[in-house]
Amino acid sequence: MKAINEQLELIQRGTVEIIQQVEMEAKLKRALAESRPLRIKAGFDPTAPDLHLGHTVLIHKLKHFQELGHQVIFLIGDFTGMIGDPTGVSETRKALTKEQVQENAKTYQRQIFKILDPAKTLIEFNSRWMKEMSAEGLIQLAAHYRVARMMERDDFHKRYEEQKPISVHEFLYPLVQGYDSVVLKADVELGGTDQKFNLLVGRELQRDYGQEPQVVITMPLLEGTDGIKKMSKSVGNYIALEDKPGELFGKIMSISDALMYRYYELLTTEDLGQVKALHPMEAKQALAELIVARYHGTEAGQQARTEFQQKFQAKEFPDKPDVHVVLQLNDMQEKDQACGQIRLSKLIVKTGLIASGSETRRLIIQGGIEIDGVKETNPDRLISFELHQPRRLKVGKKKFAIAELRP
RNA sequence: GGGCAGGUACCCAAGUGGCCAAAGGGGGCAGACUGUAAAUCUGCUGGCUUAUGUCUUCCAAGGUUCGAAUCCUUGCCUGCCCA
Repeated sequence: MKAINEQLELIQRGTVEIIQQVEMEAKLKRALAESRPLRIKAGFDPTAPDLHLGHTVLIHKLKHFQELGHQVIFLIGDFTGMIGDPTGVSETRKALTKEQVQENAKTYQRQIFKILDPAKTLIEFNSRWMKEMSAEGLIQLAAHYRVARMMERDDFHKRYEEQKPISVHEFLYPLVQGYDSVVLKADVELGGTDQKFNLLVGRELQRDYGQEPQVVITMPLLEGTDGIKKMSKSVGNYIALEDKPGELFGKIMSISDALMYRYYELLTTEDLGQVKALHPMEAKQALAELIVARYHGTEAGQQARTEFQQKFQAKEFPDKPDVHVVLQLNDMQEKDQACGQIRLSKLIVKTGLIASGSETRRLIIQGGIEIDGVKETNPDRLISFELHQPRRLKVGKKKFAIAELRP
């Protein structure tokens, strides 16, 4: 294990807050003296099968602790996930089945091990102890915390003020999360700044249960692709680690320059000074390639960059369009053996790239369609096809299709 | 248990008998401009095989009316106050 100062330096990098700094130092000192690694906890809900870049901010911090020789505990909140985190919208979440949770957990492992060392990572599920807990146990747990304290939490407070519903079970969520720390005897828990309240509940519960309270470390929230709201699955502004290379690359390219630097700061170890010296577009492409390569391999990174340049910068038709539509002679009007005509709106609907017929018409009228590079704005225009003569369709900004007539 | 205020399209929110497929904002999509950026400007934003056309929408089910998102009844849901 490294010296305290060196450890602290790495631990502090990028953090928003460490509660309490003094306790952190004491824990590190003791760990060093007794050569007993600290137990570092971070929890995630398996509500959706894929992690996004926002989560990796925390995972990188876990990685730091791992490199320093501490015990990293990746907690999958399968039990709490079934309740639903009260943060944000007041929709009751669907209960996940065991199979879904297992499936999601597998995906989690595959994704986090692109960053963490599997051999040194402990994966836990909080259903392991929560499933065993009786109603009596839950009530006892609930007795450890006060309503007024609960209402201090910002989002509860706001919802209360705004006369929006708060269900009782939502109060249980922070309690269970805190109880996880008790069971795991966590020395440190990591979370986003939005998790501060929940993390602090853990401290108090541990104290109540006669344990030394965990140190709480909060990390900044990564803004999503809109550059304003935090990246989240429910808002839909997220970049998933398992997005297809092209999609991943495209999403990163569509962020603002300011956001790009933020991503560099929180998701890479690149030198920020050097990055800012580059042309913004060059820097952005480099970032996109780096991230695609991290999750899909070096080759995929390069390929995504090439495709991007082809598709958007050179405005060429991509090698691999999104869909390849095969038309039959019965789809056509004005047909004979070897050729036929089809109304443009119908043709676009056939690609399946647009949700409804009305939307398709609008898109055409607004000039969102190109056929073989020529803009076509009349939805009723008849488009001619000859057998085995594919035509190239550009649908909106980023969708491409090939349509071909076959007998 | 009692009193009160509400439930409108993806979200927020106007509309209180016909001019309502329903204002406005957000979000989304498209066009222009660009570095596929961002910002900005403009348009679109229920469905329908081709539409100055038609069908289905304003929590649910009934009802009043020539006509209902709007009025009545019941039910379900949410919040506040009182117990």
